Amino acid sequence: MPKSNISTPVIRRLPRYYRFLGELKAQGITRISSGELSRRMGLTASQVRQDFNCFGEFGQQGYGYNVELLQSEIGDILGLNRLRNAILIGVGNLGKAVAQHIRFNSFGFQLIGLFEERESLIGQMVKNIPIRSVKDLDEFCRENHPELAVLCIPKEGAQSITEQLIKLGIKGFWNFSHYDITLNYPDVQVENVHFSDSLMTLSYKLNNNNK
Amino acid sequence: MPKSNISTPVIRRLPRYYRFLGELKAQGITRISSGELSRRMGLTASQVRQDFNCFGEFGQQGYGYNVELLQSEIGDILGLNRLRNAILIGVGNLGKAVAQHIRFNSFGFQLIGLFEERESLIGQMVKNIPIRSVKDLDEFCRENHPELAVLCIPKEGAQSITEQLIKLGIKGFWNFSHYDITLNYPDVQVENVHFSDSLMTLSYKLNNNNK
DNA sequence: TAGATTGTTAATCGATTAACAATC
DNA sequence: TAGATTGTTAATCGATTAACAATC
Repeated sequence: MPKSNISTPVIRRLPRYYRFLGELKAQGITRISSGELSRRMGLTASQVRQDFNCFGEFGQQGYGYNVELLQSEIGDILGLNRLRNAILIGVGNLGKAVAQHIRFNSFGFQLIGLFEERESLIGQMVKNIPIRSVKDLDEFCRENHPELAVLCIPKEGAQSITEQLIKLGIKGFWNFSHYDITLNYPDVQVENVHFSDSLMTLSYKLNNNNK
Repeated sequence: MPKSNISTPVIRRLPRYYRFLGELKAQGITRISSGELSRRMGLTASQVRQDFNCFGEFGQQGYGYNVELLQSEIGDILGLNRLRNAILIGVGNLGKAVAQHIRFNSFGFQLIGLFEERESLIGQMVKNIPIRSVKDLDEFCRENHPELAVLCIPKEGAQSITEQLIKLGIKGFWNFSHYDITLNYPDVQVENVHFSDSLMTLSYKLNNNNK
């Protein structure tokens, strides 16, 4: 039976399952056992079965799992079958690349607004979305009710805009800044993308890969 | 005494310590206790002390830790005081933003080459680095000995170029593609940046934040 | 010296792995 | 039915937290 409180490690593996199952589907594979899936993903069969059983009984004894069905179930669990409105703040190099490069629609979101402080950028179009002034943030949010904010601004400005966005009803942050949202607003959902942390970790690994 | 085998959770916290200590330093704070640092970072004092003691005895009983010294020690552990040559493959939206946006020099690397398959991009300059053809990869690597490759290419091309790069002496990958390097080359150091996984995780959290 | 805080050992907690009965 | 593979419980492993003697 489905558990109510799923641990973080399990949640973080779900997108990977989703991707791998998508590939299997694309390869025309219709069924797979926990053993075979674990082998392909570098996990253990136990872990795979434990993970899935957090959410329900998706397999069949003696058969395994139906690839398409299982992927669709995981997609549902991840909430990919609905679209939540999202806005992006800070359309610099990074913000622009995120807006252009990420297929929000495939991952549960609809990017509906881009906001910038720098006057020179306002009015430009990115992915058919006009860049608006942050001054229009209040009005835009009251009209369109975005639930997600993508923060692509420097740490300095992040504190005040985060507060503003939370007041405007934002429930989740995809945070590319170094401002620590969770520390100050524990009730909001946050996913951090810290490039520099990732790069430093890699530096560490290269220094110690002999061990 | 320093341990030889440090666990992944500890390693992943190091960059965060490094950042927080940098901020404290910037604020003119010269000493800090594990208790105070843990409070600011949302950890426990025990964890902070355990983490640091993996690498040495950096504190002093009754006093705490010297902020500047501790940050510098962690920087050394992360290997930020040396520069390893790095190249970036795939100068599309994302690759260009990474090249322009990331301060490689602050995190242990020197970006020395950009490579592209698409003829139209070759010759362009990004951050004073010319975009080269992937055909010149072999020659460039034999001359410049990069240790890190930043992969900003689609999954399809990643397999073959990864193999090529490993043969050319690349020891680490900063992997923005969905190709699973570790599964196929377990001896190489890899840090994955999977935007879509991160976004899907956030979608999950927004669906279940009531729990 | 007395107070504070570390370094480190022991206890707890949680996640992963192993085992196996249930069942398709 | 026999073989395969799940769902699930129990055992193990590892990471976090608590406790406290050492010491500045």
